[in-house]
Amino acid sequence: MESTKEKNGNHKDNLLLRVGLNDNKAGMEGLDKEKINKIIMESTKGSRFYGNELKKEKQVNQRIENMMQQKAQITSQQLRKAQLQVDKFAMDLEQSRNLNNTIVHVDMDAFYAAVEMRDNPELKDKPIAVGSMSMLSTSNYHARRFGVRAAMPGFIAKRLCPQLIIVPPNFDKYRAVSKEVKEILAEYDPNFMAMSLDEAYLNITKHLQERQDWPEDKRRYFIKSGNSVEHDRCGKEVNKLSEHGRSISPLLFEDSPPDLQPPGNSFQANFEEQNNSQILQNSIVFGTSAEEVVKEIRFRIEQKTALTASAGIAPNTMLAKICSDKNKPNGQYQILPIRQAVMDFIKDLPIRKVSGVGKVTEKMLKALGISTCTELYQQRALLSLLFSETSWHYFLHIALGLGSTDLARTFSEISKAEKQYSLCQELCSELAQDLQKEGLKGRTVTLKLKNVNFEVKTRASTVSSVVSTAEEIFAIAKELLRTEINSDFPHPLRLRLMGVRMSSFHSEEDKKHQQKSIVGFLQAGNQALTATGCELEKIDKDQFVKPLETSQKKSFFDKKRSERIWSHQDKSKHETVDKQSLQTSQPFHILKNMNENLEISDYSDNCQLFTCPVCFREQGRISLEAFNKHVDSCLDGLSASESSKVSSYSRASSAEVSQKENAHHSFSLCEKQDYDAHQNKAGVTSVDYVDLVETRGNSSHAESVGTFRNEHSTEECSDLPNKSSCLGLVENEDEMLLSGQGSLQPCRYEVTTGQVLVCPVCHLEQKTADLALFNVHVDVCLNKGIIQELSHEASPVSQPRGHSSSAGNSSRVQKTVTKAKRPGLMTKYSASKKIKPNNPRHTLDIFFK
DNA sequence: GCGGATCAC
DNA sequence: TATGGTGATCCGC
Repeated sequence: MESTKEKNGNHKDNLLLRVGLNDNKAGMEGLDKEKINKIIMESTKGSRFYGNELKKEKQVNQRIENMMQQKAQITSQQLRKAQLQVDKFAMDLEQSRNLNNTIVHVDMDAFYAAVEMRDNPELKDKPIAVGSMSMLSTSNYHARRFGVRAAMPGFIAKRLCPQLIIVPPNFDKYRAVSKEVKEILAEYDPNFMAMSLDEAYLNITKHLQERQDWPEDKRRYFIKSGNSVEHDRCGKEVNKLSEHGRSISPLLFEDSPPDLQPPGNSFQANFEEQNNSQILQNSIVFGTSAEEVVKEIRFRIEQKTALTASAGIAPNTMLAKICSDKNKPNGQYQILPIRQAVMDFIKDLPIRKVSGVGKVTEKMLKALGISTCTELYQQRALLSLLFSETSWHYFLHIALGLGSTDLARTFSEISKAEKQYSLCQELCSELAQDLQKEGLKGRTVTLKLKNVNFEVKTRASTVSSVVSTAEEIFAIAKELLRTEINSDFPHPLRLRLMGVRMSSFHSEEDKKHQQKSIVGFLQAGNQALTATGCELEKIDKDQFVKPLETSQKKSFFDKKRSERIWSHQDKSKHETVDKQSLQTSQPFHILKNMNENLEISDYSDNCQLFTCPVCFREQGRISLEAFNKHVDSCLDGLSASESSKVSSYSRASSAEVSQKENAHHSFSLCEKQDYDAHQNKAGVTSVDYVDLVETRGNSSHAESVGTFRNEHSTEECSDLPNKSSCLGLVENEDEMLLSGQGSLQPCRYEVTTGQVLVCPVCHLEQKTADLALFNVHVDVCLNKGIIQELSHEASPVSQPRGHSSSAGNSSRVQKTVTKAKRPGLMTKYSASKKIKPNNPRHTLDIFFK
């Protein structure tokens, strides 16, 4: 079902508009905005609810004010420095871009209301909503014309639309329908991720591959097939199906831009063609493209349930979700898996459309002049100074059109208690092994369960003294599991996921070392932070830690880290570590954090031999503080004097940044040409990403460089042998290491024939000559390792919502184990504490229970 | 480690 | 008359 956010019309966060508006003009039926507003205000004003809304609004305003004060204190130097760091990160993100997956987001239209209308013909053509006088959970499109939306109290809805019929929810029925839909979805992706009863993500990449070889008959669906009649829906469905000459979904043919229609193989063409045939009159053959697959899915859903769905097709979940909303209801939209197509789509996209950006975030960004994704990208340096690391990383992902490409995997249902216990035990021993390898002990054991209905429960237990062995952990986890099993008795727990997590680490010395070792590992594992991780690793190994690193017992983390390092060193005969430190996004910050965390007691430990990663000069035996100061001053001097002695440093500074931008820019143009060709729009030049690049950093010569690029890079790209700019600079790039080469400049680099690529993680030979693909494989491989090892879930959990890091499941462990995160600046924006009204919670139990 | 804020459904 | 319940994350205290 569409979220409240979407139902609230134009996403205004204004209190007046909170309950939602729609876009319809004043007219025959329904109400215009002013009228709706007025009625809502009259209904809400003076209420306790209203008072609380006002209070909350004030708090947010205060936060914004604090933020603006913070902004006013930022110096141009700080901004420049931030720009460098952020752009480094953006480069890494760009490299990790993965367009190889086809992700589909399927969203049932006005689900609950649609089910009710389907099953009660009297409700057809009437404004209805599902819920109670206190709260509505959804409304049909008819009702929405009156401003009646989800999350609106029924009594207000009634004032907006007196003829509104409010139907009490019937979750059992919705669940049953949902199951029918999921059965279809599972055929296209057995590991699809259901977000709720009416919403799911699918990764149809594999299906698409297989489908290419399918004969037509395998893609043929009969319009009046028996299976839909079996459901016997009050005859209504039969009626509807019999009208099907025109198509069961009128919008099915009109939902995508014309240029996306596969030529000669479209649904329409197929349909017409077969219409002529007597035998096949009532069947439709769907094509082999992603778009056709999704049409097929939607067609089948409608045949089976007599309900319509909307869908989005894109290279990642973030985009797919937005796409599914684009042609709602009963429509679909695709973003082609081409970088430029993504950037075109992102360009003017209001940030509020992105899942995870809510009312408050929108308002705060708006105060900074940011409403669209382009603006979000333009202000990235500022954002990195005003928001927490998690937040600005998240913002940058959005601005670049990046999102998750892998959906959670699931295992087949486990219902037997014995199996559940043994799985739990298994997970506990795996967890214990890694804890012991890492020298960690913890006090809190968390059991995570997801049932077949995708409901997730976490149950934690904290004991008084630390534990680490499999037996100890299992003893705790077992009790948690037992409680859950008993609570549902005599019904079995029908699980599709189980996870065991350890936190509250409390070991002494080892812990301190291991904390950063995990940080280092995680960051190394995260492709976006590769360089940082290696930098950290180097410092970690050479300057801080001895014991576990040198012990023969190498943990998973150590192995992966050293493999990573090894592969880098292997590829680059240069001073790997120093080069990497050069490109780190925030080495100094991490050093500081480590310093804080380590609480180094021994002076001799405190004063070590440091080499500055910026100027490469050995700093002798100095304290960490002194070292950090040196590094900072080195970095601060960045745009200032350029001594020839620090040539390596200047490579990383403004000159290199310009070049990096150059790389970006040229790259985008290269790809855009492909894209234009693809789109048969040769000659049409869109400049969205060019805009983005040019506006990077208000600082200095970036602009002129940008202009230059704008004029010349197209030629550079179309003329491949001309390496003067693109290629030359990439050679200067520090990313010439393993993970760098191909992905940044795919239009230019090719692997020498005969070169064998062996994944340093899984050690399997990769049958691809494409470096970019290979890099993607390595990163995926590595991240899988992290996820499995750190969380020990029998199935990875779904992608976390909110601004969670790309580390996925591991983020909590990372968070718990380390404190290396940049201190959130949000602190400063928090307004005075709200005293919550004494609101007795009367549970209405309308919603999922 | 907990509770508040934010977000999603 | 009347403005949800739940789970998840991040963050500050």
